[in-house]
Amino acid sequence: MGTSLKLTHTPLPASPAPDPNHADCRGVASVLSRVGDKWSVFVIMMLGDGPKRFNELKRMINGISQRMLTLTLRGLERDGLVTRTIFPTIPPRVDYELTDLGRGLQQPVMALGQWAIEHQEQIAAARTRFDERNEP
Amino acid sequence: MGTSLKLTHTPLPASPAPDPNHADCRGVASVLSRVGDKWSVFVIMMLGDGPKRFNELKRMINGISQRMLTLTLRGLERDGLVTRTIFPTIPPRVDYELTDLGRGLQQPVMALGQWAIEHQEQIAAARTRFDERNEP
DNA sequence: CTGTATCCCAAATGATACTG
DNA sequence: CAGTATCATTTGGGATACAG
Repeated sequence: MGTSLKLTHTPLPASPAPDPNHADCRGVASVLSRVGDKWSVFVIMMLGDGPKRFNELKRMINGISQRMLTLTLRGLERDGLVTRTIFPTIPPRVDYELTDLGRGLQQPVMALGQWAIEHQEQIAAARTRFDERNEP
Repeated sequence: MGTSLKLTHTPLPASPAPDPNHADCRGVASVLSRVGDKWSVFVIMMLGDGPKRFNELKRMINGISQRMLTLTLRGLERDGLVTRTIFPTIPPRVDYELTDLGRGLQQPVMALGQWAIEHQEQIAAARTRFDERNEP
């Protein structure tokens, strides 16, 4: 045989690293995607200190459209994180409130928010550096 | 638009006009939106136990496309959460590794993941109930 | 192996108008 | 007040194909 052309057959990392959470991925993903939805998180935050009405939330969350607030609330309600209570008055009144489940989620979400607040400058700086390095 | 791989400028729609009481909303939102990106979270998880190569990650994260993995890694790198190390071998080898900042983010993210795992059944049940109630 | 460049479709969101 | 309906636009993301 002639000279082998195989120069550096990169040493493949031996073990494919076990994937412990494989089965849970989907369920986790669905929850994370809800958290990732920026509006959902804000709503959960806003509901932290008691029930709120529709327009109350709309005013508190600056920039959200009526449509998005409705959709967000429906999603949270569907997931059992928020309850919707209708008062058949005129004009109508609807209160949204965190369920126990919702209040439970609030904890890890706020931890994340806390981290975000504490490190946003560091991240912003990293972005600037990266952009400068990559876009002369 | 078929977004090229060009690193776009902060694609974060970030909520406009901050609420006086929540001046940090923008920064928080930008971090949360990264966490919300399902791929980013998985990558951060996968990098938890040491550096990984590109295709290694691709294999571990089932369902991600090459394009999305590249974009996700670029985003994480830009935010200073992940480092990218090129080994000029043939064939080329690139390692991705969490930075200290990235490891810090991993904690709250995993807390969230833990919550998600613990409550996914409850949420799934709530969804079923909601759907049954609203779609005869 | 590790990417980049394109094309293209589906989903997310905003704007606006209308309703009980 | 608290939505629903509709339209227009943007964005996300998969599927190639190609390159260093």
